[in-house]
Amino acid sequence: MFSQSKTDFTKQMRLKTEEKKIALLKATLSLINDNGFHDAPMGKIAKLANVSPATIYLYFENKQDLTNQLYLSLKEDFGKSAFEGYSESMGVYEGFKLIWHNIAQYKLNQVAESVFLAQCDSTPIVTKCVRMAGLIHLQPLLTLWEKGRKNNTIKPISDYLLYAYSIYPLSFLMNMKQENQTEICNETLTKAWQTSWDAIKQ
Amino acid sequence: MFSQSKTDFTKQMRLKTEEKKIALLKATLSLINDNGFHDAPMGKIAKLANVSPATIYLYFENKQDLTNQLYLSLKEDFGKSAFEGYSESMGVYEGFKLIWHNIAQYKLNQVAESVFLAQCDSTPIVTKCVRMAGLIHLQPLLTLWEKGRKNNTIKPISDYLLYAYSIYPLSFLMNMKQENQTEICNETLTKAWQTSWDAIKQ
Amino acid sequence: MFSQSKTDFTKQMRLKTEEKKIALLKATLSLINDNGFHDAPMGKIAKLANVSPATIYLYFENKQDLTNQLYLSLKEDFGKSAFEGYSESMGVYEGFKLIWHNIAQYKLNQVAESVFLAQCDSTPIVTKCVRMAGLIHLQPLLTLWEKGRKNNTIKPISDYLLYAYSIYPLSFLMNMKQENQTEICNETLTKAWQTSWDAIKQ
Amino acid sequence: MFSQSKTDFTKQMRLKTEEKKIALLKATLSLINDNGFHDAPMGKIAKLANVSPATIYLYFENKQDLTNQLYLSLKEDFGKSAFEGYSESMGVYEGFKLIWHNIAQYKLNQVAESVFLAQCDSTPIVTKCVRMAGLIHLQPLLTLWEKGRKNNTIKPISDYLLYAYSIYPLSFLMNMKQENQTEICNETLTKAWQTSWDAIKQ
DNA sequence: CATGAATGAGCTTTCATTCAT
DNA sequence: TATGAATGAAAGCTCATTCAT
Repeated sequence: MFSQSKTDFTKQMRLKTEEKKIALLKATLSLINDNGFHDAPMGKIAKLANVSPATIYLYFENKQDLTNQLYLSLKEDFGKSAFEGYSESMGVYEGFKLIWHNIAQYKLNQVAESVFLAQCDSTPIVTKCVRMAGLIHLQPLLTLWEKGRKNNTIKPISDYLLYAYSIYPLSFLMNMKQENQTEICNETLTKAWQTSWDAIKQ
Repeated sequence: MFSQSKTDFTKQMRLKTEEKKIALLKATLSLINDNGFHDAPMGKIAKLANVSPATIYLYFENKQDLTNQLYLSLKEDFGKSAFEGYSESMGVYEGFKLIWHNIAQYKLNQVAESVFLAQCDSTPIVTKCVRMAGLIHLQPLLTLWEKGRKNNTIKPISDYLLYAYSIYPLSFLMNMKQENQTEICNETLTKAWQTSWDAIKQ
Repeated sequence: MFSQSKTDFTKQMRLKTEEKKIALLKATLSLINDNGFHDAPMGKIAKLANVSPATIYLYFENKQDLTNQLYLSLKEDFGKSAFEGYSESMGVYEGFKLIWHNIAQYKLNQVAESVFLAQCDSTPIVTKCVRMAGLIHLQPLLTLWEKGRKNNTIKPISDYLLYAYSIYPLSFLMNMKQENQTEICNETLTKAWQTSWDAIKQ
Repeated sequence: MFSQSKTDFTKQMRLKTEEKKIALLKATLSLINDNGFHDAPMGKIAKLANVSPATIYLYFENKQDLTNQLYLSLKEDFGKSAFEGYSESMGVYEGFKLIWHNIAQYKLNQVAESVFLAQCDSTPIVTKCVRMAGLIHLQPLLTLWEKGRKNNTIKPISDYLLYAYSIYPLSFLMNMKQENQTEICNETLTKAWQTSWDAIKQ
């Protein structure tokens, strides 16, 4: 999470300030997740990141900007994870199975990040246009689905429906895991995948 | 929404105060939906409900209590809608189809309420125990699923998974409707139902 | 200063709140005069007026509004003092002598108010349009000067010049009094009046 | 404005640093004039002067010192302009006419500087003792007036009164020029001079 | 039951100033 | 000499809640 670009390693200075920005993003994530946006004051965020409140404003314009940047950076991260190992040359079933499992891994392992993203997608704590901007990271999946519809491996229904029935349910599982403090066992995961595929396959 | 019990009609005074409480709940719903919990101050809620800020505290202990009560009253309402016309004597397919469509109608017609409930279920704005308490209104559905699993009409998977793949996707559709300001046409609804059933049927 | 309208005396409540507003204006005047606008924080103003900081915002929109209202109320007050006992039927010399002495009395007795007005007129601490609005209270003087120019008792020069040479010098005297903590004796006042008249008479 | 002493030309380095100090004074003047002292933060001043905030503290002790030095340097400048071409051997009328016109030129041409000085003289943004120190640059004028009082060309009134009625009115004209964005025409200037002299001549 | 006025605590943000380099 | 980064303290302002009526 919050990966630094390689060029930063050249200059020691740049590294330190980048680290500070990352610490701030992490602190924000943690506080908003635990207490909600309304109880994650800048002062607490600063303290958790071990900087002065004023320092936040060297890296972010204001609280909204901080939240937006956090959202976008997580979405990007999520996108990267989702398509790890994926290539457009894969078959529809094979490719989707890979992507689905990637996403499942992300949602079940990087719980904090996933919970935050879910929160953002159902509340007005990030600007609407920022939420829009976050969508581009899913493009390869939409392309794959189009292929699937064309070769009749996937139902001829809209992307929204496909997403709602094959990916979105994972968010519910993640919520349950979080809420009940239970683990999602391998069997459950297998059943979930089976159900996802049953739902959207032709 | 926010139905008053019939007994209230006996006393004129009680009616008026009940109306005030309802106005407050409605105002809260609207403000939290539009601005988020963090920008729905008691003052604005009071103004929107045409009462004084102090009056809120005659009906609710504090802001948390107000939010909790709103959540619970909506959950109850949602439960009632979900099982309208349903009887335990129905067959599994027939019964579930009825319940599913009831829920779909609720989510697509009472958007404000649904959006609020979704927001509550993915943020810490209602107390955890209150969220738990809201679950009881779904009991009949769980009973029906148990029957379905026993007579092999429904997959032998946990309630969580069944919910995640047959009901939860409706939330995604509702979000899309809300976000894109589009209507969900009948064809989409039919496809959604078909997909739900494909996902969980044995 | 800060006179309350008579109607307020009827309702005890209204009286108290009006008193609070006046206390705030007085506190603001005193702090800005002593420390300058930049060192007259809302917290200090509140404390001096014996109210909570939040209370200020019941009476004024923000700090700028507070300052503007103070300016306007003082300007109005100043105008009233300037024309006390004056009637349009008076001759030019007689009338102007009265007004001049009224203004002199105001500037030399109500020093705090005068100092504040002078400060406002030479800094951007009140909005430009508010400064404009404050001008109307001098209208009768301009009318009198017009009469004087017509009947050749006063030089045919612009209102600006007349003001600059007959009224504005009083501000300098007031500043000197303030700065040196000295009194302006009667003899000085007589000489000042004589000089004013010499400057503008035809 | 802000003239550098000739000795600085010997060392190239000294020149550059002197330039930086001047740039800072200019930036301060401009910001305080436009926004008022309360909205002229060190950060903005630094940016406008193209230096780092920290650099300011190499040249000035703190913000108060910066303001004070600006005031004094302008006062000195003003004094120099006022007595350009003047010699103690001149007659009272002739000498005063020269000085008056010098001052008028300064106030009407170097508006920014004059506005700043006026602002300082009616607010506590420069220390009181600094304001006192600024007075010495007017000494020759006071000597001239003393001569005038002795040979009966000028009224036997205090320096304060003489200043109030012959020099101070120019400040008002300058304010008007600034406020109304109008020019002061030659005719107005002639009339102003005539009025000044009428006011104080014996 | 209902309220407008009041508030202390706390919020986001800014600022004059310092420090490490 | 010069700086960009950093900050503690404080600014203006808001909010959930209470109180006198």
